[in-house]
Amino acid sequence: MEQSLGQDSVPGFGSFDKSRVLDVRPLRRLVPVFPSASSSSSFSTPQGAAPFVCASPAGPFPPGVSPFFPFYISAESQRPSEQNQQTPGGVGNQNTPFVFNNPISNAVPINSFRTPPSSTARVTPNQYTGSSNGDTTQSRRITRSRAQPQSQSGIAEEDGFNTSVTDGENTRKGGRSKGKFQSHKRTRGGQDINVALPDVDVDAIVDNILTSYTDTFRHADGNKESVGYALMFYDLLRRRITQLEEMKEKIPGASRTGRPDLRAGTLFMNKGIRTNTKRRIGAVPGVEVGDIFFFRMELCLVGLHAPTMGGIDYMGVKNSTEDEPLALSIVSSGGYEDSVEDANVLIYSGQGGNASNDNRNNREMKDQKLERGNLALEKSLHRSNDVRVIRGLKDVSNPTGKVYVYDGLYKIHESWVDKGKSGCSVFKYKLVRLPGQPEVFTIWKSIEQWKVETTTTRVGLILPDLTSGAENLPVSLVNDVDGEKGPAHFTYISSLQYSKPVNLTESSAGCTCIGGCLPGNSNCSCIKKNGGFLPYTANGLLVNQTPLLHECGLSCQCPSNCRNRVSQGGLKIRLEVFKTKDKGWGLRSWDPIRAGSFLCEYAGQVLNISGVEELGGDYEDDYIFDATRTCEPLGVLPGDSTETPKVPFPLIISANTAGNVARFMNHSCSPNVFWQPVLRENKNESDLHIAFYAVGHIPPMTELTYDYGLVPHEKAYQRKKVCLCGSVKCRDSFY
DNA sequence: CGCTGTCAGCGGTAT
DNA sequence: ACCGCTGACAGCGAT
Repeated sequence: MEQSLGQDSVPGFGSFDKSRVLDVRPLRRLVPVFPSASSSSSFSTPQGAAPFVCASPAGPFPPGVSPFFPFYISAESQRPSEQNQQTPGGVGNQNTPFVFNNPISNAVPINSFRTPPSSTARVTPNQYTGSSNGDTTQSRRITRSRAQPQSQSGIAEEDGFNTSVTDGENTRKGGRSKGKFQSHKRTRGGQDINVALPDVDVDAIVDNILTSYTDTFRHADGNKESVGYALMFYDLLRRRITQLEEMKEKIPGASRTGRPDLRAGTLFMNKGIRTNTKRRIGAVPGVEVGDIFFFRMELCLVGLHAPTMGGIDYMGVKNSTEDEPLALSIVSSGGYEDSVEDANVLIYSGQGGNASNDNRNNREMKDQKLERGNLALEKSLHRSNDVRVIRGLKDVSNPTGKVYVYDGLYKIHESWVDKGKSGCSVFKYKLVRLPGQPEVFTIWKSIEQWKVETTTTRVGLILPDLTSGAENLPVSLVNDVDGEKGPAHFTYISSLQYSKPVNLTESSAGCTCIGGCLPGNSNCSCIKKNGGFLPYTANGLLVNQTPLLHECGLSCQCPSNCRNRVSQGGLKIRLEVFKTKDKGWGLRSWDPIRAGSFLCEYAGQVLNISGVEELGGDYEDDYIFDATRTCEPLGVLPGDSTETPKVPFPLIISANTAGNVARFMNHSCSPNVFWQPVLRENKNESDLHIAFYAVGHIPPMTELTYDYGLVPHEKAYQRKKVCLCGSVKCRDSFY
């Protein structure tokens, strides 16, 4: 496997096919184009925070611009390193599941299941108890579901959910929510009439997910796949509901207290789009230590922590004599006076003691009692069972939100009663992290340090900012694997460069939203082009993948901070280029990333099509982005548009001599990032860009990868690369 | 900007 | 019926 890798000019790097550069002819060598001082203005960042820096590798350099770090490839560092398979989604996650000799192995909940509303009844675990523990079925199931095309509506038979798909028009109301899941009360306050469109739309989406992925969720035990899908679709739906909610906000008198997170969560819970419904002590299949979440509801959906608010999850477990409550998991989120400074020890406060049952803001306190969660923790101390710990931290990117980090298994070592600030007694529990688990909190704290220390003593740091200030944020360059000092030299540019304008087939006038484009503004031409929706949520998340995203651009009158210009705002996430174990250089993030976040665009030089057509078989460029390749759509709701990207013209980009962080993103067959063509409104020119977004939530220090795609018809000179992504879905090779 | 108050919400357990 | 380490936002005071 690996020897073939060594032949590449830049070994280990996921090189692009040099062939697929369209069905074309020669083109011996592209004349390198270096940004000139005059051209730089068009690339300046909107905020003007960081000046655009450009320089030819050899200079001369504009005043104030220091020479770019001289990258070079050292010959001896090229040897591919050992077969260290990187598991997606984990910093040094060994794939070895965390197994302990747990005396309480087969815990079964007292009330394992409440019967879901009629239609979901068949998802009850009882029906699957025969299938033993789902773990062994993993590989089989995965191959299956992959082959299963989306929105195949034929499977509905046993579900009773007819794939009534998006009936384009919203026949709101009526009793039609009948039989389905009228169980939850969706009568939010005085909401009425205007809610029609969203409601129906949402129901159809959920039905579609279920019918398309029904097999994925039909097991009491989860796995990586079912957890991944549940989370991905959950947030997709949540973003969609957010988008729909926003539109009706314009309507006077409408309540603004819609909670898309709860709404999406209830739908999923009721429909059975969830995993690990059997509650258990210890590790949860498919959830890895270090995984992150942004809503409490997500913890419920994957079976990590059931209460939607409560900090302690527990369940009755048969003892020799009786049922006793045992603690399953806790969320430490700052609500009480916990002590969290140590990465391996957590002092957790018991629950209760907040007087005044109705109004929680009543400041008076009471003594806590040894009941509910407190009692369970006490019992768990004596039974010495594993307790899952989820740490709730402040989310840097979203000050109002929190990020929940699964920190693995702990044991309770001691308990005592303390006096809280109010003078009332509070139960305290000392939890100690089990050894042998991947580091999580330690890494988060290190990253915090790296951000504040300018002169960090971090091992393997080569450059604090390889962009030399070209981006809003520095991008560090790190190698803690071998002696290589950096990737081959290239010029850092922060955006795409067209050598000559591409004419537009239809002219674009741009929008006239002086104050910025707002959802529900049916007059905005840009919103119209996006099917009537603003494609981003208020905090800048892409709602869903679309064949072609229309952003505002030069010909629009909206300001640079318009919500419909997300991909133009430069980096928002702290990234770092690092040396991977066996795939050359790669890209990863310091910040936790929310699903739908914009990461970066693919910067480089747009190749002239007519020139590319001259291309022969031996054109050497490992940094080609070819927008004409096909990819399985990702981050798309079944029933939504599942079309593959629709680019107005065959865009091919080379980041060989000049590019940005995107050129370091490796290929994976189970990517956590997808790309999306973005067309910016620009008078008579076609201002097409390629932007990257997160498929799901991505923990810090996880390698960012996207699917390089497939070539429709392989040519003789096209060379496949051996794929080392390590995914269970791996196609073994890529272009 | 950061803190605090507000309040509708939900799955779950207890009764 | 009751409980609770939500989450988004409005309103406030400090910087």
